[in-house]
Amino acid sequence: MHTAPPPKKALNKWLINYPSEVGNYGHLLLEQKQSVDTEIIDAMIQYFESAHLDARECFHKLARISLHPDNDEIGCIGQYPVALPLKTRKGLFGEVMSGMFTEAYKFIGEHEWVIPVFLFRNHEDAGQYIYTLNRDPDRKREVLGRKGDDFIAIVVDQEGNVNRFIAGEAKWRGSWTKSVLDTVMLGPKSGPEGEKVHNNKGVWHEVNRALAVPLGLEQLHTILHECEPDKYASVIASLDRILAHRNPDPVERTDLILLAGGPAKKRKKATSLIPWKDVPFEYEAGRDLQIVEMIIEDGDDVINTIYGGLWAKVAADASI
DNA sequence: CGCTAACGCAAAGACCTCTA
DNA sequence: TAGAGGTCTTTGCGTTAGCG
Repeated sequence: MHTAPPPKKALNKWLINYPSEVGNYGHLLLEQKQSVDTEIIDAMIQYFESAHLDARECFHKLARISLHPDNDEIGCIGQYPVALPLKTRKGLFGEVMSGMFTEAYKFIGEHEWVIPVFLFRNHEDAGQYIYTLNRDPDRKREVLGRKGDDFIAIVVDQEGNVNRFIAGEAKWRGSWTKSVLDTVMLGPKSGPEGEKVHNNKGVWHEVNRALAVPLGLEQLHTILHECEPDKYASVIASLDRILAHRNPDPVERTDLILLAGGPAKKRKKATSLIPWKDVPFEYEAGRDLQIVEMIIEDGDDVINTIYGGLWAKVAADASI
């Protein structure tokens, strides 16, 4: 289960925030104030360990890796998520940051978002990769990204009913130029030479046609049922009613889009990629929409430093 | 009928070219 | 000439068609 509070102090030191709100559209621009230092990294690591803990236990169990951190047998080679390639880490990074921002900042509607657990254990390909790597250290390969909804948080009312959830789509790019943005949001260009157009297979399309009740809620239900049936009894019961085929309980959906990565070379401070003064015209779903843009320098280093540091302390302490 | 080569698709970085 | 835009390349999976 995910238990660490969002590292608000470290976020505040690291990032400056420009929030805005129009109707049911919220926009939050986060920009680097300073490069990361050990204080910020340490705080991030604590949160990331909490976010990945459930999946780590799952995958290590699957691969029969000893849970003792001082195990330096072959089993230690493929630890989750340290052993994953950079591209995969970027995907995970976006999801964890989605969760962290959801918990740390005011989003559209000012709801109290709860993240009982991150759904990384459903990242089947990562599980397979860790399993294989532990039996054959040469089997390094790419890991497929996660399909579908990236991350889920819920709102729980006084009676313990789930009445709203937020589903996030996170994208990482090294340099957010206009053409990169268009390709991500509207899809890659295709068509005959000279008259190529965006093919509408981008994030807007995905968000517009997203399910009212996504698979992530089912996955969340499954994990809670398995790991914390008592603590989350009312939430589990509520999710059951929401997921029912016949006469399901209603639930509201908030869409979250996180664009994270490096700035374009000519970017001016405090400028956003997506307009914030009005709901973007490409958004057709009509639900609550929250967009977060996170613009940082040296993103690759930050990601590698965080992921390189996960559970490193535990291992170091154990070997003393 | 099952295997395999070939093609298609996707993500993301590298690389090339055009322009203010 | 730096930077943006666009295309190419790389890596790997999925699907399909052809062949023994």
